[in-house]
Amino acid sequence: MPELPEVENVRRSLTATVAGATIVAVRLGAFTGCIASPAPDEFVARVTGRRITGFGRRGKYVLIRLDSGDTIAVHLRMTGELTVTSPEAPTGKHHHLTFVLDDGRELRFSDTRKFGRLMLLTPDEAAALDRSLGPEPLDDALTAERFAAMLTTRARAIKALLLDQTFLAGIGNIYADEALYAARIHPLRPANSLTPEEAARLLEAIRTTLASAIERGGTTLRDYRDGLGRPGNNQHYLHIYHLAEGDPCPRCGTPIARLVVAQRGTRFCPRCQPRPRP
DNA sequence: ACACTGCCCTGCGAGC
DNA sequence: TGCTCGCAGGGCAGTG
Repeated sequence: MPELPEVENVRRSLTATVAGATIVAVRLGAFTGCIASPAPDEFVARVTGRRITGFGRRGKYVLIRLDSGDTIAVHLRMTGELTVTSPEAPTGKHHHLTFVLDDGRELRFSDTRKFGRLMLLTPDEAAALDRSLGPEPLDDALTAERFAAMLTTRARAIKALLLDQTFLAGIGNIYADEALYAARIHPLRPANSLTPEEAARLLEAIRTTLASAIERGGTTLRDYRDGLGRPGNNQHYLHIYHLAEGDPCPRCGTPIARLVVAQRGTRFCPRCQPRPRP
């Protein structure tokens, strides 16, 4: 499931190989619903002939910048893939959209579960998307003091808050569990119950977890591939997300527990991450 | 502000 | 071997 580190690797791999290319044609598959907005014919018309000036990322969105000033925002959700290929590369049955590039290569969007979406945004719309998301966890502007202050007004379970993209952008289920485990904080702790020290520890854990996952190419549990079709390596370095209920905690050997927080399966160590005080 | 449900969708593994 | 069934999950709309 592409979260911030995976999307960042897609961005980097495409920047290195596709930036500067011109989209000479757009081909749609049967599932045109992958284009969230505008209507598919307008999407095609406004994208065709445009040069890709670069690739950005905001939270879990890949941002394809066009020389028209428009931005294609791509959300991969669970199984979406954005990969550059030769035109001869076989087309899978879950392949929904192709940007044909001026050098003959193709930038393809595929998505097994059809949850992923593309949006073509004007500069104003792109700014609105940016404002709708919380801060970037790796941005230096997000200091420990500011993060702690953000928590003090929130009574929700800390894990639910970490998954809320309007609070903090880019964290999904994998890295929420990993960061809380690293920071030794129980996922159900009310956010405003964290001490400033715990908040600082959590932010540091989030950053370390995300940064190392980026350096390892992201986490490939099943589907994730970068812009060149390469899987990541971080799945070999997970501490808790991949464990089953009852498996020993890698730190203390206590059986790992499981619960559901914000509709998401959640693993934690009952000893390392003690329950919230009543 | 927050919790909860249901929806979108497919592949996979468990159980029979 | 082949079937059914439940689960997985990000975001969003709708309800309370």
